[in-house]
Amino acid sequence: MQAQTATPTTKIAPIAFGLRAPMAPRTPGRGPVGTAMALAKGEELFAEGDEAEYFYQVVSGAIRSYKLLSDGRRQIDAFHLPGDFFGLEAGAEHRFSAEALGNASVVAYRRHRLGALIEEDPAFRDRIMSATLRSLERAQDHMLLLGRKTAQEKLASFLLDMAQRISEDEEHFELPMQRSDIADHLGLTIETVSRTLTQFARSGLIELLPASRSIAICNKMALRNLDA
Amino acid sequence: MQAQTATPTTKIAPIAFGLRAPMAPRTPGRGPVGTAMALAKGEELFAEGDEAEYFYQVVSGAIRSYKLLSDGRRQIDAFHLPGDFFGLEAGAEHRFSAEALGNASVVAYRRHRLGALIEEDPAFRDRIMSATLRSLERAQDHMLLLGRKTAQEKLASFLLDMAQRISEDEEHFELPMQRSDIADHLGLTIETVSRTLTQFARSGLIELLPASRSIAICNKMALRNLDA
DNA sequence: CGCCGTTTTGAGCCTAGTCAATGTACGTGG
DNA sequence: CCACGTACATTGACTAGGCTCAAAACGGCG
Repeated sequence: MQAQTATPTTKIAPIAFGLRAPMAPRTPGRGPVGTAMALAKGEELFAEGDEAEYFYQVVSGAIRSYKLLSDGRRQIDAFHLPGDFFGLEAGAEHRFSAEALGNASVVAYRRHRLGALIEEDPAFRDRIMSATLRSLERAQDHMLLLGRKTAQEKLASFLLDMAQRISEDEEHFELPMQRSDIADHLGLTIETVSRTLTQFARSGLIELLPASRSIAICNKMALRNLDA
Repeated sequence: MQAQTATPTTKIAPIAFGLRAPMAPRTPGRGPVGTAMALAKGEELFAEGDEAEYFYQVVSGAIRSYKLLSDGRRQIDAFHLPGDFFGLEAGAEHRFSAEALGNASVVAYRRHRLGALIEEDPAFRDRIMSATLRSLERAQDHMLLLGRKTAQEKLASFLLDMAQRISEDEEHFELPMQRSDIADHLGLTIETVSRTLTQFARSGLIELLPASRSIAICNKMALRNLDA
């Protein structure tokens, strides 16, 4: 929107960061020194504890990032969709693991170049900063969901959120993840997810095609009410 | 630590942000244009939906930040202790409410000055960025707790975390919040918090003085094991 | 066609929630 | 000084929402 032309540092007050930046994903291989990568279904980008050498931006497909407890219980803290940044850490190690949900592509940025990128390109810095703040906001909303919502409310929130993020008309869309991913994201079991979805379908709130990754939202109002 | 003297923009590569910054709270009224504020017990700093004119750093005491559902269910997403930043938003509005747990004091920074502060003072920028990333990490850990841990595990995590954050010897400390705050932080009820703590006490894991805000950790190992 | 990964459905159980009462600390005013 | 009120914490009895275990249905694909 504003001038992307230079003449930067002190005068121009480059759109106080904290404003929502546009976030168009860059074409792979271009932009401030990112490297394009293609990922196969289920492929792991990094694991918890790995050295955080890169951070990433999704170009196509979807990524799940998650943590595990010692006995295998899993919490998926976010699904990352095109445009989203993820994997940027305060410390030296990744604090969660990341895998492609299906085939996907991302741009990888070297973390140690971050300081330089930020000096060179205030717009990039603002994008990173607001992306980070937005992740934090999403995390905060999600804590409310995990700590205080019922199974029905969790699924209503989830469906509305996905509709908004991946559907053009916000009514019909294809879920990029399977039931167990949804369960591990919402703090439920796969059985409860399944049962609740069928229950929604029976009540006419949504339509589940038998193929069953596709969702049609029939009664958005009712879902909103459920969402509390 | 490093030069606070100028000569900035392009050359100096000011400690690749993402490194843990020292975070000593500034003396009120000083630092990059912060304003000191004293808060009485229970006093509200801002509410969800308020215009995000300021963001804050705790100097003394403790702050709870939380969200509410329409029917009053509450999720406390964090307790902020001395040194912590909070209340910085990507959008124009605060996305959660914040109140003092007891008497407390904070430094308020004008959000619209943030852009300028960041230009002027790379060290300040790095502190803000790593504080934000650290909040995100805490939020991610907390999502795992909320979504996948049992009541016992939640309380074990909580006690170990508080011990580390507020106790010098990591064994004896006074909780700055009441049971209902703990419950709303861990996604439990006050009764479950109470029952689980007495159960810990009976098993000799902790000691609860009858005055009862004070905790002594007797068997840290056992708590760690419980924590999963 | 038959296998395999995934989803759905069913039956029973358990953890944590609900409702209710009692206990304890503390401050205020008679 | 003590009676009372208020706020917070503990304990108990019962309930229920979501989990576990188990089996069946479905769809894609070799």
